[in-house]
Amino acid sequence: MSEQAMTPRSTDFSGWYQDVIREAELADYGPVRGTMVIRPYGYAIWEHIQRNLDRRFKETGHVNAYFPLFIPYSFLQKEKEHIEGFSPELALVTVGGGKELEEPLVVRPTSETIINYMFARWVKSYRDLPLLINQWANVVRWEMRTRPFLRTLEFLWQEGHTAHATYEEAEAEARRMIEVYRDFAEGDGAVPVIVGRKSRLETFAGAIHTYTMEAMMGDKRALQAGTSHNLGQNFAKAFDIRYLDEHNELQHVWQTSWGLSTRFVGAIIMVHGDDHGLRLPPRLAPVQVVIVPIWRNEAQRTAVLATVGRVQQLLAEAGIRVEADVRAQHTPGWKFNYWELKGVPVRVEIGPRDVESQTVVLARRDVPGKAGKTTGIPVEGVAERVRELLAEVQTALFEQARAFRDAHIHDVRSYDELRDVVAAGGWARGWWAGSDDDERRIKEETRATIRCFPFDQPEGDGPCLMTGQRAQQVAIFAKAY
RNA sequence: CGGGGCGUAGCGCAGUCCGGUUAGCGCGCGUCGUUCGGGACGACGAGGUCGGAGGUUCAAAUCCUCUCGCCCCGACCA
Repeated sequence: MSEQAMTPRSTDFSGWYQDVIREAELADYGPVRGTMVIRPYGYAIWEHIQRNLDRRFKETGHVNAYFPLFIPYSFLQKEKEHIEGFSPELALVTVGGGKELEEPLVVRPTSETIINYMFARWVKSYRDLPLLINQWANVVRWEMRTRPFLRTLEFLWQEGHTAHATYEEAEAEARRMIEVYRDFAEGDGAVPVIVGRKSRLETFAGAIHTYTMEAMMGDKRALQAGTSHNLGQNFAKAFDIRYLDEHNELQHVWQTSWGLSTRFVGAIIMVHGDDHGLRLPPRLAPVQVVIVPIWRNEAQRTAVLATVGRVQQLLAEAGIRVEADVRAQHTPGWKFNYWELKGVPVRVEIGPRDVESQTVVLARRDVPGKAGKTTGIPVEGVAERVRELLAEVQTALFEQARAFRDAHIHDVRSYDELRDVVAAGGWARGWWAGSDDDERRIKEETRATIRCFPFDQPEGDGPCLMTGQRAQQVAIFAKAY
């Protein structure tokens, strides 16, 4: 690790982002352009994301399965919009075992086609529905411009795929899952999100509705942090997924798909990080508490390490993820900086003075310097106090991010106002009844897109900021990753 | 794919314009000693086909040609 080598967040956000990833050892570049190695510390964050999402999926009745990486090319061609949306970024396998393949295989960019091919074999009766399946997998999309965690040629995600008897059930499922994502993002990630529906232009290739949660990064750009699609009967018709209803009539199923990826790690970095590095929400932090011992001589070292061991035991028994940094080759000050860079939410300092009084010093990562320190916490009460502090940090990170976001969302009544807000980096919210072409024009001229029509809408209606016509809903415009 | 930048030790870089002993510096790494309440210090040490291939030259990290790759900014996208 280089010394104070991190680019300040305010001067160069993109440079800072890459520095955090490197210095906190979250990821490294792979040998192939656009690929990324997720290092153990970064992967541990992903594992906590997985654990928390998976629990929610199971609680809502879903089960996990696994489908093949290779998909016959013809499968993708079955749904017209789907292939149009994905063909520019497909990776194809044309040779296998030294022989030219009769039909190229697609390395899955998403699994609707292969999963629905299987669904068609599995679904026969209304009694087989709903079918609620999730898979944890890697997918490949040959993107032009890549960025660690946010956009790489290969990424990890989960993709839920469901089949239902009615439109209403599918719609309810799509909405339920975007709310599951919201609950996870805000509750565990401390990432405040705006949930809503995508415009027609931004709707997933092959879906009839796409729901999204949009988060504001530290540079005020938007990040689509998770999506849920109502696929209607598009794939059901393309793959002939039909069931016999209770009146003995054949019906096509109604479907959803929904996904959240390792991109969310990028969101955590960009929402919470500061000039000292990463700041992890306690509920997703691989290490929630680090203990840093302080000593001057051998006698002190022995005494301090005994107390360190005791505190570590108390915290571990309380179910807190704790690590003691007992390395002799680094000074306490070095360790403070190291673990701050890694984003560990709470630090316990234990030195000779603490041993004598049988207390410890607590420092919270979200409040820098001395202001974040509390001294004189009794050893025997440390677990309870740390648990409270972790909860406080979790809340504080969320509130901070929400205040930042809300301060940068502005209501606009005209295109000029929208332009000003977007140029200043903020999000613009305004009544919208424009056409696809109006939306494209805004994108070309301002580089901002409609992030969503939020579920949370104001009362009544208003004049469209672009056309002046009566608009039924407000849209949020922002530059996005 | 367009514009820009860069490939020299594990990492970050200097040296390249203007060719010249043995290719340097900082960090990191190893050993030993002193240190340790906000990124300690000393001594010694290990580590390089200068991205690759041709060419020019008495002599190439440096000049020429070709090539490969990466990063950043755009268009496209989770």
